[in-house]
Amino acid sequence: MSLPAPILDGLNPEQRCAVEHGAGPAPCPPLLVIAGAGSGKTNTLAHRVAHLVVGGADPYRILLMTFSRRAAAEMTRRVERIARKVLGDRASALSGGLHWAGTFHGIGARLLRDYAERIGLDPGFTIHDREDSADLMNLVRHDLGFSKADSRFPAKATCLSIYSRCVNAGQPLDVVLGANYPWCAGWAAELKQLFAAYVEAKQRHNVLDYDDLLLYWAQVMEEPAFAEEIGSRFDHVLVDEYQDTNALQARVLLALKPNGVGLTVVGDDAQAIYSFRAATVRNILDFPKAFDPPARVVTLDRNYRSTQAILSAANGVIDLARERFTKNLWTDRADGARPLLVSVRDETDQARYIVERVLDAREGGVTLKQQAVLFRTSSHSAPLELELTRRNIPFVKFGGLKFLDAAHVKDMLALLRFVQNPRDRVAGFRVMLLMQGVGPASAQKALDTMTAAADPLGALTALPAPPRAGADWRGFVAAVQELRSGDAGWPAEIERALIWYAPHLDRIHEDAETRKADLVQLAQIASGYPSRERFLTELTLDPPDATSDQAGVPTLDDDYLILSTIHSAKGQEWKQVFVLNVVDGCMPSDLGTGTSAEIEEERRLLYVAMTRAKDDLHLVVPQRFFTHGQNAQGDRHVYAARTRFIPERLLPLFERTSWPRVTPEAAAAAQRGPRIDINSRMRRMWT
DNA sequence: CCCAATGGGATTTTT
DNA sequence: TCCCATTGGG
Repeated sequence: MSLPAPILDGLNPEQRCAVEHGAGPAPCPPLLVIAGAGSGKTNTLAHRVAHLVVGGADPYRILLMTFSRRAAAEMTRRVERIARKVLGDRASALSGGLHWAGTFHGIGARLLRDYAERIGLDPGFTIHDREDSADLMNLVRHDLGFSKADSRFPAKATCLSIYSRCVNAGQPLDVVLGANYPWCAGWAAELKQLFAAYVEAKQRHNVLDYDDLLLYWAQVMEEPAFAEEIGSRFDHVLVDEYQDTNALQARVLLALKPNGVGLTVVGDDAQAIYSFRAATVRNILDFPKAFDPPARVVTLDRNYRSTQAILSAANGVIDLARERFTKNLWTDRADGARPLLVSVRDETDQARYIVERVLDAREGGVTLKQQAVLFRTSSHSAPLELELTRRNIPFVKFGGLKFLDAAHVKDMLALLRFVQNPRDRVAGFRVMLLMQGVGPASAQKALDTMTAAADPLGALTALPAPPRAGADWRGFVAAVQELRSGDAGWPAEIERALIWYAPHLDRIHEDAETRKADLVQLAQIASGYPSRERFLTELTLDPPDATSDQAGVPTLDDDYLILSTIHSAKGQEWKQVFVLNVVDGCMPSDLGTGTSAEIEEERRLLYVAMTRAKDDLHLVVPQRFFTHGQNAQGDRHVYAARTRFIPERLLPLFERTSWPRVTPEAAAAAQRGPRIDINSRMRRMWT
């Protein structure tokens, strides 16, 4: 059985090709789908999965790897909807959604817990996020004496980035240092020593970092018996956003399906924007010839999202790239105005311009949710956030600082993680330092004793309280024991943890009350997970990625404007899109413009931003930037130039305007009439 | 051994 | 501006 004609008829011939590829009883050969922006990629992939399921594939034996869990959830929903249309009640096999859908890291974590015993891993391992990993790196760096004042040893985050790139790109340290961190090349020997110690520390503490989830998985797959066993759990493996995977992920994938049978990967090299994470476009380019016969390639270049005017401009930008592999996008939406290239005086005017246009559009029937503001760097939206708050316009921001980064949330999570895995030193350290009278030395000593003991928690109980932390310490030990016993049950145990934490929160933070609201929200999130372990794992791998001006994310039926980094906007679309700071120094960011490869990635970033727009696109170019690091009265500023990605010869593709529109009459009127000095009146009120 | 104050330095994008 | 490391008083 396959998808019935009415459903397939909704697809264009190329999409249909991708959906129906390999149908029938014979083994399904590998498939690569090159899917341009807005070409119905998600829809096609969903139809393909539905087609497989309807054709008899076991949903429990389909592995779908996406870039984020949000994408995975969206995909499962669509697959379910299509399958239900065809199968009706018989779609109940899918009622639990796709069983194996998630990110590479998430799937890795699940498999590693499954196989933990057999590969010598304590199944109670906890997962360190980026910041925890950096903290551990710092600890080790300190132990090795590399943090001495006279030596400018790389910062903890830099060390971690170097380590991470070695692992993800599968390259030796000196290659990575030479190509990506030339200023650290003199430290090669020390870094090697540091990384060795870091790996040992992770094992002692029973923790894995993000990279380990892939690295351990890849290592397991090196063992033929395991590779065979794990590979044969899945009949079909589908990977979305393949251009943003790295060498390590490709290794895992090819080990799962060495002959490519049952393998489908989808991606677009023009949208590769994650090379800072060691993603390489080689994965997608080399995919076909990794197999014999080579994988089938299907290209989707018809765009269903944007007007031709927007596409022409976006094509113009990407055409100037040094290498191009895919074709230009086309559409039959011939209507629409050229994208606007708007010149404004500074970031304040930029914010005002956007607010005005957003409200105009809403008057015209476009809801806030159908509009988005995109930017290269999270901090670029600060002036806009201010203006939106001032004008009472609700918004939700994706990317940048996260809910989980707030100190009080991390404190709570550290406590839970310490309970889950008493050998997790970073967590233990953080929690212990919350108590008055407990400093680095006492915590160090307690944790050393625990690490050495066979029963860490028993050792903790037996430990004498640090001299100046008597009652606090005993309360802490009691809380840990109670939580560990699991008597309260999940998620009630969050309340128990809060009872211990609340007094510390009150003492440490002035604004304890606002922060408590966050913790209530944390409890809310916790109730969505079946256990402490699942909560911790999935929260680390998939943190809630939005922050908003209100406490918590607004409910679904509220209307709000979307603010997002370009990276977080991947795969999404809006009717009206604004791109902030389309100037050299922001796009490309002047931080990462060392090599031409980095510049090319910045160009693709602008391309990704532009292709999010369906009807209206505004690229805003502030003429003037106030520099940071000065007081509020300071007016040190720099003049910025339009981004180099839109040179003179592309200008005909855009409509150029400036804002505010100042008519000569209005300018003259502003100069006439009486004047008063309100400020001095205000000051006199108090004298 | 703990903690608050002081001074110097850095500063993207995310699983 | 915020984050880190050091320092000196308890």
